[in-house]
Amino acid sequence: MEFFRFIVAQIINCSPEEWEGFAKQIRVQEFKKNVFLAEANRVPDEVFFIEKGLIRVLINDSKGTEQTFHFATEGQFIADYASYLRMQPAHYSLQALEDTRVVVIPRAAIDWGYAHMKQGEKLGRLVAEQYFSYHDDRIKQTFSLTPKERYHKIEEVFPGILNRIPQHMIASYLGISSVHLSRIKNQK
Amino acid sequence: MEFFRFIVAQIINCSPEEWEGFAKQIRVQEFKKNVFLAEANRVPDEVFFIEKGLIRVLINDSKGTEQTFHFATEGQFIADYASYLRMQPAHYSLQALEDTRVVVIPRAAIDWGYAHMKQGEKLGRLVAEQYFSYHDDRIKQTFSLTPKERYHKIEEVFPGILNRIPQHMIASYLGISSVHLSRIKNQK
DNA sequence: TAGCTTTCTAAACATTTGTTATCGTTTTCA
DNA sequence: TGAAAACGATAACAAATGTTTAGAAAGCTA
Repeated sequence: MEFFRFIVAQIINCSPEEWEGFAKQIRVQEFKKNVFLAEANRVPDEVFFIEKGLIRVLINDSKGTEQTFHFATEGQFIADYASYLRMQPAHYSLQALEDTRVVVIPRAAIDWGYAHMKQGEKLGRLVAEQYFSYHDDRIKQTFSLTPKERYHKIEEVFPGILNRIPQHMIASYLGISSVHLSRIKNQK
Repeated sequence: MEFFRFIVAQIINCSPEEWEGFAKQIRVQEFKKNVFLAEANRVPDEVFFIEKGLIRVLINDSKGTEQTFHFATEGQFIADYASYLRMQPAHYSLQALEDTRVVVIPRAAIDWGYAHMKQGEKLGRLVAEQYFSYHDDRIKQTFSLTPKERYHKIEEVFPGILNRIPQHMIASYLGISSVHLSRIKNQK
């Protein structure tokens, strides 16, 4: 939990009393490799903070194929946040790709933070802004770069990812087939 | 300005005194059709709220071609928000596609709101969350739908848009060529 | 109104990307 | 440890999408 405390302290001022009240409502949980932290079609009621490990966010397309939507690693928050906000059934599932330790932050804790922590709203704002900016970059890249160019930039966004996960997940993250990714890699 | 006041009041509680202090720092501005409200490569220092009209957000890809990234209409906030947040040169330009009236909200006003309005941070959070959710839907659709399916859903996101703007802008918003969009339309 | 520009469609052809199948290698796990 | 599964590369072919060009209709402007 110290890592999480450290990150929060980097974003906002949070008194020991505030932290104590908040920390009572959250918990640490471990997930083995390949286990799902959250599944599509359920209303998400918590946000995760990754202390260790690697999570992928996946969605089933209209043909029923699993598409990798996103990766998240140490120090990041992760959830089907849009569905969380709207209190609607999730479209995404979250899966641990390695043994992973997360802080589980239930909705009640988040709402408590907004109501009782001086900079709670600010924390929420900054996290949303950061997450938004990531998404914005993502869309921007799909507009302005070819799959090949995107592949060569992926390490900038997720350092070390190429050695941590299988290629077909990279391919679907890039929006292409794994065969095509294989081709791209061998084009020099 | 009343429309803007009305929308803000729908999102947060804002006392007359707070509004007065805030309103002093913002202004209304009109832009003729085809005029640019903001240009790429400049650090954005304001956010716009659209009271009337239609704005497109565009980006130049690596070949120098204009790509339509986004549309925004009455009642929405618009900016190259990621660049605004990072105080970095914008990647997007904003262009009025019709005669448009906006409320110009400078960075100073926004920061003033965070510092002096009780629910200022909350407003910022909710706007960021909303904008994030829109982006999330957008990426989700590009993953799970074909261009044809996306075309048929565009009116859900931007009601009436198909009759307001030329087809090549729709095409680049969908990520396809205008010729291909023409094909799709005539497939029944 | 006349002329110029933009817009949309269409056809032909080129390029990109997907699909399927195969094969050798690596990883997993019972 | 050994069998099964997953993985990555490759080839052949198919489908989707882009590019170029042309022409007719619509819109804009002097």
